[in-house]
Amino acid sequence: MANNKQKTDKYQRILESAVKVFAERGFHESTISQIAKEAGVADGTIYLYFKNKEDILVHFFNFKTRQVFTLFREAVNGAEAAEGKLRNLIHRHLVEFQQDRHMAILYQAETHRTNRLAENQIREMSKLYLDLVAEIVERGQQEGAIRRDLYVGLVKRLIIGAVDEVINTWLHSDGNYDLPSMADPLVDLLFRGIGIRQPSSLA
Amino acid sequence: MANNKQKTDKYQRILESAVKVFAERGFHESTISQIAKEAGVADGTIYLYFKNKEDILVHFFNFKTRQVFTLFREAVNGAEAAEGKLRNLIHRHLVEFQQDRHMAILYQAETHRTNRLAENQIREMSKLYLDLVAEIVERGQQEGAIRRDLYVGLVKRLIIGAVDEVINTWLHSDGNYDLPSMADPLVDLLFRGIGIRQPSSLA
Amino acid sequence: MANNKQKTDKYQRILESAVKVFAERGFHESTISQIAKEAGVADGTIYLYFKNKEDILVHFFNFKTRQVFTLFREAVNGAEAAEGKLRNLIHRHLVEFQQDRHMAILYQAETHRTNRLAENQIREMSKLYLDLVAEIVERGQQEGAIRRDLYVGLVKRLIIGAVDEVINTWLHSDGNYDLPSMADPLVDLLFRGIGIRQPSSLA
Amino acid sequence: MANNKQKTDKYQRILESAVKVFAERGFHESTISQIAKEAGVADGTIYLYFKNKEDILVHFFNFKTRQVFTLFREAVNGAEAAEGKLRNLIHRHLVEFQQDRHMAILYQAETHRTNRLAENQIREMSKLYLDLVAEIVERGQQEGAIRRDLYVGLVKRLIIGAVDEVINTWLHSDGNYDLPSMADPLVDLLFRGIGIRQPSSLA
DNA sequence: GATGAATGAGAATTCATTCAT
DNA sequence: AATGAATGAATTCTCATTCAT
Repeated sequence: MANNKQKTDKYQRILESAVKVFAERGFHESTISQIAKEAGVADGTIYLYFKNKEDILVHFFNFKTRQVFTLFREAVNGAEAAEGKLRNLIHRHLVEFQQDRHMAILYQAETHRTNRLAENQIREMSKLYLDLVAEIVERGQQEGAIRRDLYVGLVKRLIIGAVDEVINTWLHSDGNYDLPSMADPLVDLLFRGIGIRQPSSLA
Repeated sequence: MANNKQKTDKYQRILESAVKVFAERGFHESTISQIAKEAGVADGTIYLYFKNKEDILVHFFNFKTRQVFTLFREAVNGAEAAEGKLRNLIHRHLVEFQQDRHMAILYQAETHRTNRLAENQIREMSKLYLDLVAEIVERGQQEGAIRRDLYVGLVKRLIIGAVDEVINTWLHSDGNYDLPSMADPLVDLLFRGIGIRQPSSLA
Repeated sequence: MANNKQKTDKYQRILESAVKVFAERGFHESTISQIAKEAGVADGTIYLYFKNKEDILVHFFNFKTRQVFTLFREAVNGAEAAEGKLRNLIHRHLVEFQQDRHMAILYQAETHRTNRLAENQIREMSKLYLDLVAEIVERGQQEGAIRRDLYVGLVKRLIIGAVDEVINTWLHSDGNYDLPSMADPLVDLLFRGIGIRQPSSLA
Repeated sequence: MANNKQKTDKYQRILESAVKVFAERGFHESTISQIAKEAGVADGTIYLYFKNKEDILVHFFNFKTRQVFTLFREAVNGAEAAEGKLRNLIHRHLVEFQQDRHMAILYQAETHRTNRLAENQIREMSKLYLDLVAEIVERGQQEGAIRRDLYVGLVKRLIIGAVDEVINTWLHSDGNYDLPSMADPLVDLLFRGIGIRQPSSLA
């Protein structure tokens, strides 16, 4: 068991080191040696835990998918109404990505490539997120909080795009302001829009 | 003159071939030989027009920045009111990116990397876009079409993020549906939001 | 220990192969592949032991500087009087350079270039030699064997130049005559000069 | 004729530019483009006057051989006695090499390489010099100024080596002192040697 | 003669992956 | 399991030389 734990430890250490190195330099600019050094193991050891360099990325997205989406699911479940669910989801998203900058960087880079490296894992991850959003929208429509005349596919893109861009801007800014504090104004914008309501139309 | 034209031709040919190859395989997976072959020139010829591999990307962003943003500016100027301006901008954006898929792919990939290759060029390009959006928002606020209680920085991210994600989804979808047709519903979403207006608040 | 020895062996093997190839073809005409082939290793292996091609030359001069100058120092110490010291030094010099023709060729070539490759190492090596000669001259002047009306800097050049040229001529001659046998007549020439003593001046 | 002169002019310009560039950077580090730029002609033009890069060096040594050795011959003829002849030769040598630093650098570099580029030309040049020295020695022996118990081959090396080393030291020194002023003390050293004459032997 | 754009062979160097220890 | 030395394929970039204009 101690052995088993050690094994897992080394796997985790390599995985985290790789993510750190990938985030700092980019996947292709990173070398196995750098990862090995960061993890404090020999180059060859990495191949005992991962098939090859790309496999590390696959494992990373697999691992993070599970871990983060469990949290996202919890966040959505933590509120009854659609707006609360969306607020919780986005807030949790921003919290997690702020906490793990390396993950945020890798996620941004790989989800916006066309010939993705961990294509399957990313597709699955995206699907999970899209499903969460779809669920919220549907719920909101049932409870009368969200318009029924919406193309849901577009709503998803609006939400995901806005959140991604908030994170992207944060990653490229020097002053590290507090990311999760953007959740509330963002949800407000998503629900209310940027336009002024025209009372005349209600007359 | 024929000489001059040929020179320009070869520069253009290499640039376009490079963008094509970069878009198909990613920058680092692309080789100079592939680009040369695609352009129908010798490997060495590329170095007569570009300092090195990365320089091609820099030239590409420089060239496209000028070309595309002239069009974006025209689009914004093509309408009086803020909503029209935004609609025109987004529509033009989607039209241009649909027309040049290679550009769209490169743009998506490079604007979401942290250690960007053509950093300066991308920053400049982003700035131009952000300024256009800021201008629209300001105009909208003056004419009473856009809320005054907005954090403009966040509005920019909402808009840009949504447009980017619409493009990103299109790039990753197989069936190539018509991208510019997303402009209208997207602008509607941005202005009206996803939420239902609550008449009770007007009582 | 066997491991350690092998490591040293490979380093030595590459170094010696490189010197051989450099001597045969010149530094710039030599390729890493030729050196690797000569040493019986893969091209990449060379970079495990040397930073780059020039670094091999630096290591060579560093290594030889130490080894050869220890011998030169011993030779100088092996005689009491200045003439004996000089004879020993030159003899040892010729012996060593005859024994290691590759070294002799590299030394000749690099010490007479203006934009030297292993500049620092060569400067240091030259300094050591010049110091040895200066020491001999000073000693000779004290014991009354060497003229006091000499510009020592010039004496050094006379000696070093003569020795170098003797070696240079040997390197460019086909028939490999015995180099060290030139030591005695050379020292005689250096001490007595080529001119005939004029008794009239003693009258 | 004007045409002919122009041709010669361009030939000369390229030759001198090449020597300058070779001296500054070394033969292999110099490019045809650099030489062409320095000469103010197109790259291709060089191949109208020279077979290839190495051929420039061949022409240089051929040209300089003739030019310089005419001067050396004159210098030797300018004195009656051997010592005067040697003094004149060395003085002229130092004057010429000081005046044309580029030539001096190239000469030093190429005469001390084993796989020389302009081998034949250098051999011829060396032979001419050696013959001059041999002539002086022979003359000196006839007139009773130079010892008869000398191995003339070694005397040549002593003289040439000393002169070369004086030049070499000058080339590698920063402060550009006056080179020809070394001629007199050098000739004195060569004739009288560094040793003190022992009157006892005359008793 | 003169040009200089184009060529493509060739070289240095890197690095993912393997495998003997 | 762990190591890290060794490999060699692959890539970028340079530059002597050619040749159409």
